[in-house]
Parts: sequence; C-alpha cells; structure tokens
Amino acid sequence: MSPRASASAAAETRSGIIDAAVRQASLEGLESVTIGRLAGSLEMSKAGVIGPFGTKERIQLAALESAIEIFRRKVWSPASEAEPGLSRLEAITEAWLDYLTGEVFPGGCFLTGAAAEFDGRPGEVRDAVDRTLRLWEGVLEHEAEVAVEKGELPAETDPGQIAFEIHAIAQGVNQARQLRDDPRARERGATAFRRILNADGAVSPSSR
Amino acid sequence: MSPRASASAAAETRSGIIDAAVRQASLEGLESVTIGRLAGSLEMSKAGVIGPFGTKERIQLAALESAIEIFRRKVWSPASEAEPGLSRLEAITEAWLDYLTGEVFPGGCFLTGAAAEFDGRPGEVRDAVDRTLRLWEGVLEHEAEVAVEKGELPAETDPGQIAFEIHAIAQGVNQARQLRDDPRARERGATAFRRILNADGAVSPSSR
DNA sequence: ATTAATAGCATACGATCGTTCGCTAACGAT
DNA sequence: ATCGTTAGCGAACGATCGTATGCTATTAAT
Repeated sequence: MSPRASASAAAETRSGIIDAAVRQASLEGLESVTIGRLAGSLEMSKAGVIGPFGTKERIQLAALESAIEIFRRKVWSPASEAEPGLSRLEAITEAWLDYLTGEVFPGGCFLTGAAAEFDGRPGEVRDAVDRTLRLWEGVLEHEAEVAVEKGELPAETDPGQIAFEIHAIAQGVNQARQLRDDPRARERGATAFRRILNADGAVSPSSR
Repeated sequence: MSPRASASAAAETRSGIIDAAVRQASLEGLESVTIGRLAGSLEMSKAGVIGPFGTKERIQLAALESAIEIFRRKVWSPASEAEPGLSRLEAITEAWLDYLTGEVFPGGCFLTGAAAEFDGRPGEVRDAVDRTLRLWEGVLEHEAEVAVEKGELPAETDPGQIAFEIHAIAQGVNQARQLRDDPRARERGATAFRRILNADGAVSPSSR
C-alpha cells in the first residue's frame, strides 16, 4: 500500500509549501493565504502547490500544525527542563517572552492570530486552534497546581486563574509588540508575570 | 455648496450599510466583508452598496468608526460618570466586562479583532486601529495616574503598567468567551482586575 | 531497455472579487 | 409643469479565487 522508499523528494516540496504558508499567514492571516500567491512566491504552478494537500483548508491545517510545532520547540521545550511547579512556570513565561518579542514569526504569535481570525467561523481550523489553546492552558494550570502542592504558591491559589492571567498577558504582549511595536512590551509582560507568580503571601520565599 | 436640506434619505441607507458591515466584520473580520455579500444581505445592488463610500476600504473605516462609537457608548460613557481615579477604573473594568460578555457584537470585541487582523498589514485601517487603542490605553493610564495621586493606589505604581495589564486581561476575556465560550470568562476577568487594582499595600483602604 | 509510478506543469472551469459606467426613477425647487 | 439633482439599479470589466483534468518529464524497478 505504501511505497515507503524515499519520501524525501516530495516531502521537501511539501514542507516548502508549508513554510511559505506559515510566513504568509503570520502576516496576513490564514484566510488570506492564497494558492496563487503561494505558487508565485515558490515559483511553482498552482496545481503543484495544491497537489500534495488537495484542498486549501488542508494547507491551512498543515500550516497551523507547523506553527504549533514551532511554539512547542521555542516555548515548551526549554521550559520542560526546569523543575515542575513554580520554576517551570517561570521558565515558560521567560521563553514565551523570548518567543513573542523575537523574530520567530514575522507577524506575531501565529496561534493568537489564528484564534482571533477563526473564533467566529466554524470549521476544522477553528476546532484545531481551540483544542491547542485548551491544551496549552491545561499545561499552565497543571504547573500552577504543582506549584501550589509544593507550597510555592499560596494554598488558596486558583490554578485556572493563574493560567488564564498568564495567557492573557501573553496576548497583551503580542498586541503591544505587533500593532504598536512597543519596545517596553517585553518588560511590561515580565513585570506582569512577576506580579502573577509572586502572589502576596507566598508560603516559602525560598524560590529555588 | 451644500444642499443641506434633508440628509436623511441617503444617510439611512448609509448607516444601514455600515451596520451590516459591522455585523459581518465582527464574525469574519473586516477583510472578509464583501461588497457582494453586503448587497445580498441588504437586498441591494453592489453599486448601491459601494456608491456612498466609493471604496471598500472606506466602508471598512466607516465600520470601524461605528464600532468605536459603540465601544465608547458601552464602556466609556457609563464609567465617565464615576469619580476620576480608582473608582472610575473600577467602573471601566465592570462596564468592559459587560461589553465583552454581553451581546454587543456577535463575534466579540471588534477592536481586538481588527487589531489582530491588521497588525501585519499597512494601511489606513491599521493606523486607525492603532490610534484608537493608543488613545484608550492613554485613558486607562491617566485614570491610574489620578488614582496614584489620590493615594488610592500605592505611590510606586506604574500607571502604564496598570493600563497594559487591564488591557491584556480584556483580551484574555474576549478570547475565552469567543473561542472557547468559557462561562467563567467574566469571573476570571473580574478576579484579575481586582488583583491588579488592589495592589498589596494600597495606602488608603477606604475605597469610596 | 522497457515499464510503472510519481512530481509537477499548463490550462481551463465557474464563481466571486472590487470597481466603473450609464441609465432610470423619484424628488425639490422654480 | 418643468428641470436639475440625486439614490440606486443592471450590467459589465478584468483580476483572482479554489479546484479539476490531462499531460510531460523524471525516477525506480525490472
């Protein structure tokens, strides 16, 4: 059924298309990615672009998946090496700020953009974005839970609230950086994160 | 030069088009507003739709302006009756939560959506969004300043930081509500606002 | 050397995009 | 009653959209 020999020739084409789609979507949104413009920027025919995917929506889904993978590599991977709990949360927020204020995507956080773009439309893209953000906020909540269990955050802390606030601040940093090119965006985010994670009355001030 | 007699016949048509554009844009974004679909939903011809504006971009700008006016009426107006300073900030956050979790726009906060949609494109729409959000954050910052002067917030408070965090939380509430239909969105936002405005060590606990 | 499979191209399709053009009704002023 | 003004329509334009179809090279296996 599967001629599994060399998947490299076509696979490179495929990932080239995805990369171009991610770049285009990061700036103008996933809906504005166009087969014709992809073909132009890749110097291919339109048929050659849509061929490996079959449908524009599947190109969008592949681009989204690729952007998620980049997020995971840039934010989760470095933080996953920290101790679970508060220090991992701190590592996440730091890596997240790097990601948001760095040059990862030319047009800002891909997920945030896709969330805003598709929150009013039904479809697979919207569902995928929803699933991903739910999962990520679940990760944040879990780490906050661990931090509470370890006594690194006050016992009465609501982990879901921590997750919500961290995620909201990240959205604020992204907007400040992308729309206003605010150079203080990173510092503002860092301060807010500190305020969220150093809740007054933390039990053991022996952080680390 | 101006036959200023009755501007009502055409003006009603114009505002009907704008209303339809706002509705459409709130769900699918300003770029996805289409002359043809506007004409369909209004049972008019395409020429009749674009006529009063001349250009699609001017329809977008008019829709944006209308949405800004709605925001002002729903959020700023009620809050402007409160005392400047902390109580006005509290009134703003409360009205903002009403606005975000109510039925004002079918597709969530128009400004936030437009900001995400246009932060990667040049043009007048982007500039207008930028100007508006800057202005609004300036209002928040000013009220925080007054609150500091009045001793309602600690003297070392950074008003810009307060404005940034409030705005970020609003973005988080909007996403939680629109993408995830999270019923706790409002409560999460309210809790976060409380945390931001009740900074530990507030000087005069005689709030009002 | 021949064959089978595959990558990608050229072309074309119907739909829809934003915009333009001329026309027709209706209306207000004289 | 006539005439200018104007709101809005019908139709058409070139461009571009997503997608389908067949073909031509190239490659891998026999």
